[in-house]
Amino acid sequence: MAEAAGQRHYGGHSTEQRRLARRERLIEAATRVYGEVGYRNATVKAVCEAAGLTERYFYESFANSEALLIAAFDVVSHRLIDCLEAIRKDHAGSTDERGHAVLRAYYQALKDDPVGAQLFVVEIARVGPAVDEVGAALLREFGELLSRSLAPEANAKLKSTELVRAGAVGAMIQIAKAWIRSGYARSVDAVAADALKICRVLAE
Amino acid sequence: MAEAAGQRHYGGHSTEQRRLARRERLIEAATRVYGEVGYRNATVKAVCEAAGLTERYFYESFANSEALLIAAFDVVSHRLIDCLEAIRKDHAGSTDERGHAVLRAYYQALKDDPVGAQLFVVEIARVGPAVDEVGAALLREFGELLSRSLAPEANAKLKSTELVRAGAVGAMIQIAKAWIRSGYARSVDAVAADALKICRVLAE
DNA sequence: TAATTCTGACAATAGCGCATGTCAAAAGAA
DNA sequence: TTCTTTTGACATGCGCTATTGTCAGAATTA
Repeated sequence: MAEAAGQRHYGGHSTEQRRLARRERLIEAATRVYGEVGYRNATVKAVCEAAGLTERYFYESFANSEALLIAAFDVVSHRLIDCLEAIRKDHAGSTDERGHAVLRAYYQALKDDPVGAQLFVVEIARVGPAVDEVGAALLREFGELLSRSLAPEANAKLKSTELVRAGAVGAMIQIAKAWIRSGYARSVDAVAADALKICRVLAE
Repeated sequence: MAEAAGQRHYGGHSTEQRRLARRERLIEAATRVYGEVGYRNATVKAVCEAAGLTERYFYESFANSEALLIAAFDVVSHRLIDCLEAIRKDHAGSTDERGHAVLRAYYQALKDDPVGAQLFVVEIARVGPAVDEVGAALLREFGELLSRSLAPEANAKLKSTELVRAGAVGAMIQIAKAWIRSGYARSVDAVAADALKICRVLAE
């Protein structure tokens, strides 16, 4: 019984490589579909079609549609965080300028990718407790990033309390929601400046 | 054909009075059920049972379950706003003290009524575009209330921009979420003080 | 070429919840 | 009392979606 087999290369890729490729295609399609029609209206079928795959491959990589949402959210948000972190690290100016640069990059990213923004800012809140955990953890990361951006000394211990940081992140996101709702009426710089007014509290 | 009739008093109440009474029972039951199991998991059936009514009476007063959520949200939130507005109006101290008093009342209310808080703070975001409109309008009211509370002159023109007010409200709510998630770990005063740090931006 | 593994299209099942309909019994009116 | 309105319990239809299963054909290996 040749069992350990089950391995065959297709298109030059192993079974696992093919599975991961399909997984990525699903995640990519999911961010698009969720951002467009909303998570609650998106069916598994629709996501699979958008990915050019059938439902069978969905259940190959994800237990259910919530798991896919979490995965997609994770990918999108960490891509964003990494980008902001790079900006923070490389910025040479004053803390205030640095804070503005990071916030500006955040809002610019939302404007550049409205679909991802919709997913990141709006849809994620729509799901349920399981996702709230993921979301809360991410917001903490965001808060720490903001705090580092605005703290006078880069490596100093974080000064503000957890709740204040949470508040700053909440403000940032609520501003994003209002801005998105307005159809991106004001300029990125103006929005970032307003957000900075609030986030300066982290510098004290 | 005696048609204009259809009116008969039961228990000393007219048809319309009875209908309104049922409507209120449904709203009251809905705040409870939605707050407990979450809007998405709450079925029409469950709400009706909690109200001691059958589904028929649900559709007598509401087109669908979203309409009930909106109605419930409206009742709960305006009850809260009215309360905060009264505190703001009657407060004699400095603007800073007044701001603290209003915020304190807000968080105290959430702590006193965890079920309503869950509905007000968390569940409302879970629904969909139609409700977002209602939510956004209410958040604006909240922002104006906050702005009035913290503005040096009571009747002065609102100074901060719409986005900054939105941010302040977002911060207030995000702080509430984090606080609720922590199981109300810190004292109401401490939470209000943290929120005030951020909301002071409205006073400038 | 022959055998095996992988793939995509589609069918079938099962479950859930909304919305509406039926019906007998209770409550008031005449 | 007799008739009408209202009520509550229950049932039914309907649509929608997740999830599993089937199967023939394409791709790859030996």
